[in-house]
Amino acid sequence: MAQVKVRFAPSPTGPLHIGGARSALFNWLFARHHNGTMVVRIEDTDIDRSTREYEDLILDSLRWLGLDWDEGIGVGGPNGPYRQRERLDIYHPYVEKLLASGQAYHCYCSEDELEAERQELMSRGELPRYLGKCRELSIRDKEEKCAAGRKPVVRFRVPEGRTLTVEDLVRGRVEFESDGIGDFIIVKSDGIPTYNFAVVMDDALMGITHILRGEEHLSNTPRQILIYEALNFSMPHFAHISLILGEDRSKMSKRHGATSVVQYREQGYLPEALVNFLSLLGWSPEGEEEIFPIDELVRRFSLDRVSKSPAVFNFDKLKWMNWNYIKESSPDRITELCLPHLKRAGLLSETPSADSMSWLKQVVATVQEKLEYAAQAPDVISVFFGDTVDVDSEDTDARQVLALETSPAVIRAFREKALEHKAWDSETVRSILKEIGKELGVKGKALFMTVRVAVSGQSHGPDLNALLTLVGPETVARRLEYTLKHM
RNA sequence: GGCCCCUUGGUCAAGCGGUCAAGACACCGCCCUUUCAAGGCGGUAACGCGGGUUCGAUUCCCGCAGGGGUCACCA
Repeated sequence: MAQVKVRFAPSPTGPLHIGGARSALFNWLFARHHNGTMVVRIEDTDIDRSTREYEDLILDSLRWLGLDWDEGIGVGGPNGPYRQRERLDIYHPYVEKLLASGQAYHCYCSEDELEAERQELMSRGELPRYLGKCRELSIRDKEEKCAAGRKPVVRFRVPEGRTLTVEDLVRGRVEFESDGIGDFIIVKSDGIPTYNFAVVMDDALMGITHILRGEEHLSNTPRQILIYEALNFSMPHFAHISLILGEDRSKMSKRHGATSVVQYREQGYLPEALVNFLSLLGWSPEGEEEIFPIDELVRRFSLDRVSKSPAVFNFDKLKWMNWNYIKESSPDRITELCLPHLKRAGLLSETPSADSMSWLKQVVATVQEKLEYAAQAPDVISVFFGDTVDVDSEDTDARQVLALETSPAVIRAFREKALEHKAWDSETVRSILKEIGKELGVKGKALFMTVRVAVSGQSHGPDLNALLTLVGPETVARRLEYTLKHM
C-alpha cells in the first residue's frame, strides 16, 4: 500500500471517551501496521465547550494507552499548527474562493427565522432543512442586512440532483442524494468554520490518506465529499467503524457507567488490557487467541476484519482481560497500581515506610492473581491488616468450623506456638501447623480451616500459609486470643 | 418523520453456498484442592421473519420487522 497517513482529531469538550479511544487505537494500529504516519490534531472550533484542560486530559489518556503520534499537537510537523482555532488564516482564502465561485454564499437568516422554517416544514410533514432563502441576495440586500447589524454565516451551495457516493472501506459503497441535504453552514457568524468544513480542510492540507472514524460520521461524509470536490482536493479513503453501545444497545454514554479512559485508569485497569479489549470490539483477529501484546495487534490488524455491526461494551470481559494482564505483571507494578486505593481506604499512610512497602509487596504478590482491577485491592487485602477480626456473621461455614469440638484447642495451641517462635517464616508456619495436627490428632479441614477462620474471620481468603506468615506471630496471636474470647 | 447503517447464543464474535454453526466472556455441573480463586473436564445457549435464486442457503437478491445513527451557527 502507498504511504499511509491517518489522524485522530478529538474535540476537547470532555475526557477521552471509550469510543474515541477505540477510534484512536484503530487509526494507530492501521498506521503502525502499514508503517504510516499518525497525526493528532485538535478540533476546537466549538469555543464554548472546548478547554485546554480537556485537551491535556485527552492527550494524556492517549499517551497512557501507549498510542503515540508522529505529527501534530505537542510534536509539531510540517502541516501545523495543529489546533483548528490557530488555523483560521489558513482556512480563510479557501472560503473566499468558494464565495467567489458562487459555491458558497452569505446567509443572514436569524436563529428565529430558521426555527420558524423548520417548524413550518415539519408541520407539513416534510424534512426540516434550509431552503436556500439567502441564495440569491443582491448586493443591496446584503448591505441592508449588514447595516441592520446582522452577522452572516457562510453556507455551502449544495448542488441539486446529485448522487454522492462514499466508497467505504468497511461498509462498501454507500450512496446519498444531494437533494436530502440542505445548504449547510461552513463558517459561523463569529467567523469560525464549522466541523464539516474544517475537518476537510485539515485532512486535505495535512495529506491524510485514510479517515477511520466512528459511524456517527457516515451521514456527514456526503457534505464533506462536496467540499473536497469544490476545492479540487484529492479524496481520501473512508472507513466508518461501527459504534460502541451500552447494555441497552444505545450509543454508549455517561449513563452507562464508566465511559472515559481516565475512569478506567483510576479504577486500576492496565492500559495494555484496555487496548487489547478495545481492539476486539469491532475487529477480530484470525485464529482463536484473544490476548495479544500491542505489537502483535499491530502485526495482525487489518481493515477487512473490521466488523460492520455495532458492539455492546462488555464490562465482564474487560475485567477478565485486565485480570489476565494483572496476574502476569510484576508485583512491584501491581503494588504501585494498588497504592492509591489502599491509601484512600486508610490501610496505608500517605508516606509509607520502606519496611511497610516491602511487606506490602509480599502481600500484593500473594493476592494479585485474584485482582480484576486495582480498586478491588482494599477488599482483598484488608485481612492482612488489623489486630482483631470478627467472624463474618454471613459466613455459615466459618461459624460451623469454630463450633467444632477440636477448634478451641487448635486455636489455643497455635497461639502459644506462635508466641514461642522467634524466627517466623513460611517454613515455621508449616511446621507449627504440622505439630499441632500431630499433637491434637486433628487434620485436614478441622485443622487448617479452624486456623483460617480464627485468624481471618472468614472461610475463604488468601493462601493460609502466606496469610499467617505475613500477618506475623504477634498479630496472629492477638487475633487468635480475640477469637477465643468471642466465639 | 426523511436519509443512512446494522441483524449468528445474554455479550464479543468466526463463518465469506454444502460445517455435528468455531472460539472467548458470563452462567451451570463435575474433578482437583489446607479455603477462595486458578486449572482440568463437561454442559445450557444462536443464524429476526417472509419471499425468491440454487440440487443446496447462516452465507446471494428483494421485502418486512427490530435496533442504531444522523438530520445544529456540536463535533
